[in-house]
Amino acid sequence: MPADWSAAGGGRRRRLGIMEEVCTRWRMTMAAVRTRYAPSPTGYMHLGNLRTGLYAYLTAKGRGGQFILRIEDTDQERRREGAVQAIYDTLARVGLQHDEGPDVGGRYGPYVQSERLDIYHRYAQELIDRGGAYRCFCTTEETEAQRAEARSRKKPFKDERCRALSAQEVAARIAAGQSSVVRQRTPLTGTTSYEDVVFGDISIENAELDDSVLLKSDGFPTYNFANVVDDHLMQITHVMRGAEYLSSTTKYILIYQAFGWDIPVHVHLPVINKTATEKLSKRHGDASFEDYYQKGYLPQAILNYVALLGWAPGTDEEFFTLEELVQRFSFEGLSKSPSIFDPAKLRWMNGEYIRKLPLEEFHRLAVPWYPDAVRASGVDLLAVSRLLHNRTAVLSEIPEQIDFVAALPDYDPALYTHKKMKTDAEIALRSLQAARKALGTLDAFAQEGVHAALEGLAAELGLKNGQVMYPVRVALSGKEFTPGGASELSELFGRDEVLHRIGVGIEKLSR
RNA sequence: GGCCCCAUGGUCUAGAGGCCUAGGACACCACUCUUUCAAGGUGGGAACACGGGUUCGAAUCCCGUUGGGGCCA
Repeated sequence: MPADWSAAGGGRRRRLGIMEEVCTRWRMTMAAVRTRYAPSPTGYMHLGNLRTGLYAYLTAKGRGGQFILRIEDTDQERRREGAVQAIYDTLARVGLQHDEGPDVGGRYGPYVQSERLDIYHRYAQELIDRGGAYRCFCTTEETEAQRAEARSRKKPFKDERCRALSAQEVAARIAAGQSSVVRQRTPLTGTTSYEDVVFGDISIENAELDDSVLLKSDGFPTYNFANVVDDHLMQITHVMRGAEYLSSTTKYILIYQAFGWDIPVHVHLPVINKTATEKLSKRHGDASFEDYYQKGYLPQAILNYVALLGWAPGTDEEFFTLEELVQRFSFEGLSKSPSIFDPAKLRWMNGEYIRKLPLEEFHRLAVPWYPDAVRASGVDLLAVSRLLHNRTAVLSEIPEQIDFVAALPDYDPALYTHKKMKTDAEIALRSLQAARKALGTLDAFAQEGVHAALEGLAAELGLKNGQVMYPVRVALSGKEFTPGGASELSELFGRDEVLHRIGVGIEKLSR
């Protein structure tokens, strides 16, 4: 029994019939697994979408299969300039490399739906011929009227008039130039069901189904049609998408059946919400990969976090490389209930990733975030990075942490009074004056030396270490909190700057 | 409104009838380390939605209720 068999076929959450198990097994062993990621080029990549792509990738790669990228641009109004490029960029950044797609080609292209219109037209006609669809000539008003009527009877919408049109009449109307859409002809009786890997058996009464549009009058297919045709033609074995399609999928099943096509394995993924009542919205701009990337989150951290929303490895581990996810991912760990995206945990995880980076690597990522003035100031930037390394959870927070480095900001001398440090203006002044003297005669300005000198000073003055260190640090930074303390900042600045800044502090306290 | 689905701390989750006095992580709080802040260490509060069954035994299986989500409008 192959390792992936239990994962794909026999999850504890599903109860498969024996025939289905056999079918599934046949697919697993005889046909290569193929999954697709099919985003719409609407601008940003929503983290929920990214996760769907990730799971599709993991499903394919965990079984030695192919991962396909398909651009679903049938909704031309939602199309945004540059969105396709953004999709390529994001996939590249997180390492989800596709085997087939618009940019890399493949045997099942084109991989952009707007380039496949003739294919949809052909299959729409075939579906009509097979009785799975019909042409509808109703105007918007007529459709609305029928819809309202159906609604008043608490029935789903099935266009009874156009359903009844004879082939001759249809031909005549087309010849007369009348515009039409193609609608799915959903059965009036019976039940349609399918087995979802995550949710189990999904059944719906055919009488409850609407006759939805498959091909619009402008010649573009709807998602409802294009996804079925493409998934079949591209030989997708595992259809993975958001759980919002759970109930519509029954209609897709009917289309597969009408064509006589094999039904792929369906894996519906629980949605990711922003709060208990709000969905993750692209409009807020707070939930897209691009936004987090720009804010200084590491792609691998984002991917790792997102992998754990709706999937659990079954152990307490939570850090995984993409390669490890490929090894570990299984359908069994998928949950059914929707999850809420937690920015705080992502932030923590990003911090963990940053801390685990070698210093040099962190430095390379951090420097672009340094204010120009810091870069031009002549301070040892690597030393700055060393101070910042485990104090940075998100790269965009770097500038405010080192805003005192290039130039001492003006500050309120009240800072010198600090209860926990047991300092007040008087003690601070005494400490600064003594520090100026001691540091002025110090030979080397390395951190350890400065630290020892200040420590000795405290003992000499009969003060606690903090009563000397804290005022010096405030004098050097003008801030209450800084990355590193008095001795670290002293080494960073060097004697002249240190003595100058301490002088400013003394002056402030002497006023 | 009809249909489909879901339900463990604030959040992500572990849990496959006895291993559960319900485990881990984030967040929060306290203490600790300490030249501030972080990071680290230690500890703490915090959950099986409710009601019925089934069973010797239920977070786990079944039914209902409530709540939430989705689809179709």
